[in-house]
Amino acid sequence: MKQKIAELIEQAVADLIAAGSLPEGLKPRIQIDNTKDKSHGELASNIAMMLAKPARKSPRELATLVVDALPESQWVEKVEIAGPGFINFFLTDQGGLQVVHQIIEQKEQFGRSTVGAGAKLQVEFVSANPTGPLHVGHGRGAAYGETLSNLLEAIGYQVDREYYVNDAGRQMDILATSVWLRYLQQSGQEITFPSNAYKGDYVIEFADQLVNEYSSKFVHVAEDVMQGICDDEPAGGDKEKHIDQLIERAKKLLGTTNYRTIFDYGLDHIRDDIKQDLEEFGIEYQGWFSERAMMETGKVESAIEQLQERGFIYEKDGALWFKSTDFGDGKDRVVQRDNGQPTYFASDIAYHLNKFQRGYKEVINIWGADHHGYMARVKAALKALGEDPERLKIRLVQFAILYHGKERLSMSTRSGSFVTLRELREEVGNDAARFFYVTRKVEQHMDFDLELAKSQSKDNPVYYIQFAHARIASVQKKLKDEGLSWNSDASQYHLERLIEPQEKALINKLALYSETILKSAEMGEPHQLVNYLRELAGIFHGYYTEHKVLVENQEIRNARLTLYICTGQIIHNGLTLLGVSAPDSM
RNA sequence: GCGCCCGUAGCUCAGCUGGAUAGAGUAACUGGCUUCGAACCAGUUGGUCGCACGUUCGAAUCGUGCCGGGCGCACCA
Repeated sequence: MKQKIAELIEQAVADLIAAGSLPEGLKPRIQIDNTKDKSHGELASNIAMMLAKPARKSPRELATLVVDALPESQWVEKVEIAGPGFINFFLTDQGGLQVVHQIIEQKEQFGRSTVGAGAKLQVEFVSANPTGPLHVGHGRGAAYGETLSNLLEAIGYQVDREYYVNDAGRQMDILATSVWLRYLQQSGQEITFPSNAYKGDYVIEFADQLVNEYSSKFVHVAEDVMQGICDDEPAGGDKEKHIDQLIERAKKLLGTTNYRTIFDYGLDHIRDDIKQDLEEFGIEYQGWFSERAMMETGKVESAIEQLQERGFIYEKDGALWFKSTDFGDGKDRVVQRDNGQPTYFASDIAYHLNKFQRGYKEVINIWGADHHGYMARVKAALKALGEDPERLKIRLVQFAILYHGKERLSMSTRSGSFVTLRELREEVGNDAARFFYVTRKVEQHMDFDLELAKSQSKDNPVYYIQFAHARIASVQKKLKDEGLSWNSDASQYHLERLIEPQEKALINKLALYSETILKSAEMGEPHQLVNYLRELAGIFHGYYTEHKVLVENQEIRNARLTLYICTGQIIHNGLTLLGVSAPDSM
């Protein structure tokens, strides 16, 4: 509809120029806004104010000219000039009612579009290290990534969701060693658990299972394990050195095969647990990309070599450095340590190069806010490799700060004292959790009070929207119970009987659904859809209490039922994109 | 010190890429179920949009500088 109005204005301006009323060469950007206040009509344009200066006329005078030159249209009831020079458009009922027919015809498909033209996109999200279960901080990235993917699919893109599994590197070694040390403790060895190891209960569970499954196969006496290891931090030593030496000791005493067994035991269980957790949260990935597998095929070395061939690698202090400062990064970065090991950053370069080579139109990364320092260097590397860094879109998700009443909770995986995503889901339910996470825009820091989420779960806005859907379903059930039915013949809707202000408001809101989806998807802002649904539900609830649907008059009844069905359909469609259920009863 | 994000009602947050009188939820108060589900509705109270300049017809929105909060600035992942 905005498009149609814009065309009318364009035509009017062109005619005025041709008639000499306006100077040549004006190329206005025509802007049409939805009005906030219905006394201003449905749509408004600021064109007269925009052109006032170049045309050397007052805005109101100009507005009069434009309005007089507007072609007739079946969609426009009347046009008014208001305020400093706004042109307000009041639409005909016929224009607004179109949407009702479209919703009934298209059902679940309504609101979807093809602007993406089937282009392939990749969205990578969560990608938490498999060193422990997901906590509530990861939940935000999970809910956001999935919802964004849904929205992008809704506007016609083909989306691959991917999880990058950091299953190589020091953190994983620390995990494997943690499991082994717990295993030794369970086997009766006197060992002080390192301050820097993973202390979560799940590590002890793995140890128990290993004892059951492998008995004493991996046991070494405490003296052999601890001999010559430097002091841990509580004893006045260095905790990093302490754990590193223990890792080396584990590898040496266990040998490659046994070490790998323990390593994989932890990795596989945690990865499977994460996978299941996310599936229960309504998220299914198209790909789980293993860093270790990538390294084993030599892609990391190859990426470094490519940078080398292009002359962006130099050696200093025995390490290999990438000249990222040539591409706008703040300092050069090490890609290979002096001990010959590639850095995490090197893996990242190889991984992103690999993504780019898979033919995506755009690659979208959803990162925690703590990773923002990596944006510059990853883009620098892609540029150095001859790729267009603009194809990489990075969205930073701010942390959710957890409170238990007034008390602020820690979210460290290492300390083991975190609230898991699974616990949250069990406490507040998947629907409320999914909804709550995307209610605020991602750049916004979020306070998450668990106490509130639990005790006031009935006040959660998700129920407000779901309730509207349930009410609609309930009315339809009642209709059937009374032996009546909705006449689905379009010629019998009797939409002309919809004359109440709430009915007009509802139709108006329904007409905005499609553009809300488009905007939410393109801007990556699911919260816009959330706000829309809340407003829609609000208008509906007001309407519901004010006017009965199941009235005697058949025509009015059928008209209102039609509107109800449309509203229910839109709530269903919207909630589905958010990964939230639309129940018929609650 | 440098970089990114954020300061809007007592609290949690919107504000549709610069528009008309800055809005919801929550909390407080008032009223509404013999009527399709009261997890609801109607109303009242509540604001120096962090501060100061600037850009223009017009700024919560854009620019600069301060103030305050969060997060980064490794041969860690």
